[in-house]
Amino acid sequence: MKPFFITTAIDYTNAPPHIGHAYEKILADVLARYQRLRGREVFFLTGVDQHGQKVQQSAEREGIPPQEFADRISGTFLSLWKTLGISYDAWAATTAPLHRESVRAILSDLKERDWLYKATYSGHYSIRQEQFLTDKERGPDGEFGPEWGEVVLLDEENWYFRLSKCSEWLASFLESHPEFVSPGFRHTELSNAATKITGDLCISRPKSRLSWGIEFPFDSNFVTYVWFDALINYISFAGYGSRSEEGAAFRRRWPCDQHVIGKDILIPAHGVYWPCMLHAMGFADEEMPKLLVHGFWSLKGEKVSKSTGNVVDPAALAEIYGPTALRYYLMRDAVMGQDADFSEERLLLRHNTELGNGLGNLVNRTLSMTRRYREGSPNLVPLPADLSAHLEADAVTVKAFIAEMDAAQIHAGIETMVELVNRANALVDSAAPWKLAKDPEQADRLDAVLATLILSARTAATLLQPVAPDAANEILRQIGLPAISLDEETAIGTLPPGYVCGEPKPVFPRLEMQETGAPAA
RNA sequence: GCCAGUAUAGCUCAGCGGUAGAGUAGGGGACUCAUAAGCCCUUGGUCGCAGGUUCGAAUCCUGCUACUGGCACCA
Repeated sequence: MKPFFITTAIDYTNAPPHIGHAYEKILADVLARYQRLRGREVFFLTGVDQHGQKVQQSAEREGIPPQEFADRISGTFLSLWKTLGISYDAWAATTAPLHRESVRAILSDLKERDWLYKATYSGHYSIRQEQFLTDKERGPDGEFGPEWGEVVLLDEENWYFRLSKCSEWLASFLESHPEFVSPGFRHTELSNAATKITGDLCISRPKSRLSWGIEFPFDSNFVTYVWFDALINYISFAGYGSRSEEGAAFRRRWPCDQHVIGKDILIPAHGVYWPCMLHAMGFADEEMPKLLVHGFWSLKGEKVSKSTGNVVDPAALAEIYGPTALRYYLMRDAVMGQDADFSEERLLLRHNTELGNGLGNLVNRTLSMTRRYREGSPNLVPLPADLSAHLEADAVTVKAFIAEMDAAQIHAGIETMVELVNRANALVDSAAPWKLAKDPEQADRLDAVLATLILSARTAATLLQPVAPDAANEILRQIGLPAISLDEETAIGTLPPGYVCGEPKPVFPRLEMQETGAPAA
């Protein structure tokens, strides 16, 4: 089976990460870890977009080379991914020589096959902002405002990609491949919008205006502009065009199973430019990747923006509440594709009720009773009907979990885990081991109940593993059993001979509200 | 302007033609293995508004309102 290939958007190294960056990487990480749990080989690619005008300008302001500036910001991302446990297999930094050569080779190839041409654009140009202005920048009076400074009419040569040549192909591709974008409503949105995107795509900037980019191989006066540089990371870092082993690896990996992206870069970048670029490069329709589009996080109903200062710092949250609580909350509270509202109250609520009171307490009480009544080692006895029915229900839950996770419905997958935990906690109370322990005639029943609870707790920890790997592994360590296997028909299993459980220790200590330093709204 | 979507209990959401649901928060109870956790019971909604179709509508249709997103426009 081909490896599961998943990517995230690469983040722009002009400013440090915010909660949205963290959400997207955690989302991709959970899906990657889930696939590994299923026994599938995974190639998880994430990274940073280091080129561009803003990086160049920010570096100039500080009087340092752009690479140094980009590397410093990249470091804040790398450090956050480490804290959050993002298990990527490859790191795409767009200033890497490998990527540069890949972009240049693709440009040369496209030019040779007449997909690129040079043309002159004339328009209004702001000298202060160093950019062409469109009608969007005109004020209500039809004039360009004072924020643009001196505006002149300017002619400029640039390289263009024949996007218009793809419009018919794209329309029919979208029509015949409704699975290209999920959730479905985003695909509809793209299909409706794609027909309105006309004209060719300008893919260069003259070096006189922008030097911080990848130079054109056949025209050294120009560098590659944004999307033609950034989008190619998805294949360049996966081995595309390589003559070494990586080239073979690419042919196994491609097409990408999930480009995880935010709703802001679906149209036109990933929904129009990217498939058209791949089409031009010669990829067949069956070799097109799939897009998974997530929503945004708001804060108290307000759009998160630097100008209003309501930025949530994921590094601070991870520091205060820990990566487990943060990962769990972000995955639990956001419905795939929908926007969600961030609140620390809900973060604490989800952690303390579902993880602490639910799963954590189940593990704690189960191990505690096993040690108290059986010195950690229940006798292996056949399970009576009610208890085998309980484990059978767990197996059904696991199947439901698999269905939800395969559909990238992480919030729903987590919910099935919670249901399993609730059922186990109810069993503790109905079976009342503390009563069984007082009655020697109920010794077998007590053994069977403890074994059932241990197996249920182990299954719950397994289902939690993609979302909260550290916590799940700690639970499994305390239980003293490995995760169940999700690769074939689910087996809930039995206790192995000689089984002894470990010592319980709260895995999800109750969290209290802390001062995060975030501005009050 | 065009195209989508959302509006259901204080909060987060499910239901999508057949007597309003879950979790959480609030109230009560029995228990004691456990992270003052867990279990059982329970309060709480004229399902955005107005019409229509139907024996019957959160559920289908039309209009309206509010909010969200995309595209186009912004002369």
